Amino acid sequence: MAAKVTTPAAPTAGMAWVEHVQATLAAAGHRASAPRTAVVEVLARHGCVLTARDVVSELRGGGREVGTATVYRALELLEELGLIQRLEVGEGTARFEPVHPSGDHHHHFVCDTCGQVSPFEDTGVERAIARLARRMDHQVGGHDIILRGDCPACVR
Amino acid sequence: MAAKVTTPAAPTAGMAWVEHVQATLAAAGHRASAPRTAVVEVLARHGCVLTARDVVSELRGGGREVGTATVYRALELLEELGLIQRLEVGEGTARFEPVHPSGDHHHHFVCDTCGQVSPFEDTGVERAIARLARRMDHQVGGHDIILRGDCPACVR
DNA sequence: CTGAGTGCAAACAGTTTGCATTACT
DNA sequence: AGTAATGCAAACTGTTTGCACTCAG
Repeated sequence: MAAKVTTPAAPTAGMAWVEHVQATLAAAGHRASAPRTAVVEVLARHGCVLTARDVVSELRGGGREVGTATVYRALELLEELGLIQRLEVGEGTARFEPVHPSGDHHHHFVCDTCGQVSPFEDTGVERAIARLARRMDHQVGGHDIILRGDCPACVR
Repeated sequence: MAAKVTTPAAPTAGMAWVEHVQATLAAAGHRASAPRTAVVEVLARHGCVLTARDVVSELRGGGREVGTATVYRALELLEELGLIQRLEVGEGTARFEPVHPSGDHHHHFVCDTCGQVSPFEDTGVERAIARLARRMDHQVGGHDIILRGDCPACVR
């Protein structure tokens, strides 16, 4: 079986990623401020396709005081360092998720009806893309795949 | 060879699409107003990933008077009718391109450096996605693939 | 102690909406 | 004639920026 729906947010993987982020930030000469650290923790906890708004409201809900700008700046920095990935799913709002140093990654299914985003992975598609990339005249560094349709709950 | 960069905007294909659009609009009881028709013609002429702004400025450049709102409303309608496809390439601005009734479609390469978007098609990846779709519990209706990296001009 | 990082508020860009006017059918 | 569609301008949403203040190193 090559296709499976990934289990969301395995806690240990999240932790490893947090440490990886801390190390990378420090190595690049960035400070481990409280708000920035909090943003990283939220991303690690959820693991998949959070919006900036999601992060802000999660932090505010947890009693923390964070400015919107700070969250955006943290996300921008993390993306520049290749620690998170930005992705647009089609409704104009950017979403963010951790990038794991192992290279492990997944893609997303978006329900046309309810808008829910679910992650999946598939080695067949990955292989096809690798083959394609080898043959292109462009130098391919990464790829996003979005499947659209109806999720199990919305088909009936 | 399964991969090729699609030739942009073959004029005849564009014409067939315009007629298809006119017919579909009429069948759905929509009027062929001058501005709406002009929008359709611009989309047909360019064929790939136009922003709303592109459409507006192209029309204004051609001496036509069009309101921004009108262009957005036209695009919205065309998308609802499945005549065009909206796609986000990662910088927050929506892009639009014709959907051909034949089912023929392509995907996009985005240059991380210059931002240029180039279309490509690949049967290997299409097949891998079809196989995957058959095995998913979600009902897959469509897919977008975006490759990122550096275009030939930006590698050197 | 010093500058990287924060937070507020104001500025922005893209897109949407209300409403009086225009023009297809 | 009647109503769908337009165009302007104002509203909105997500994101970015300027600037004085704070705190991690």
